[in-house]
Amino acid sequence: MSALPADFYARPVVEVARALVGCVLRHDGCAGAIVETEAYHDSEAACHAHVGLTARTRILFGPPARAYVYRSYGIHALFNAVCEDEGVGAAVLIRALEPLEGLDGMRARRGLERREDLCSGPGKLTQALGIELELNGSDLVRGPISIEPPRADWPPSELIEGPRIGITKAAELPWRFCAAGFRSVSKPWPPGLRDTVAPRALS
DNA sequence: CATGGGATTGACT
DNA sequence: GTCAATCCCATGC
Repeated sequence: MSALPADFYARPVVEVARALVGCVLRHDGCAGAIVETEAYHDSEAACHAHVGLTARTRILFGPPARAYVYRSYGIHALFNAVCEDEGVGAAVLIRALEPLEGLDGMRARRGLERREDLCSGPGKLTQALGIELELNGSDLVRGPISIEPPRADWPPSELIEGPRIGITKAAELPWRFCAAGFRSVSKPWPPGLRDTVAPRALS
């Protein structure tokens, strides 16, 4: 399966955040279906790009379809897909995956066994897939990280929206999007994730 | 150049 | 429920 084209990312970031749920994130022999995203835009204070153009935010303000990877709390690498036109600072944070391929590699890198613990958080999935800071600015169309359209067996799944997690500024915006029924969504789960659809997993 | 704050996680009470 | 780990980077002196 080939990567999503750059045009996919060159539109309003909230629209891309919704569309990325169900798509497949792939790196270094490992892949997972995206089950949770968040949108960030320079117009609101929770976005790193809100401070304007700096050394850190130049990737966010650059062309779409690039990786924005940064260090969080000194420990974790968080992966985002840069969106909208060049000159706009916007990105989608990938917060959780349903593991699909390379689970043994994920287990080795995470030091854990349980499938639902491998990629159930933004710092966990980068560790599982081996995504580090050196991939900041890399091209999502050419690789080495790629995002592909949903697999044929991806189930039609309700999208649950809610406020973003772990932020203090602009916390009221409902820019978190989760696929209903997947246990790999990070905690806390939004209301309805457990109830709407029975928990399930892809093979 | 010093400081402080995170888009988190896992271990522990 | 609480809390520490640990580092990049924006800000201010």
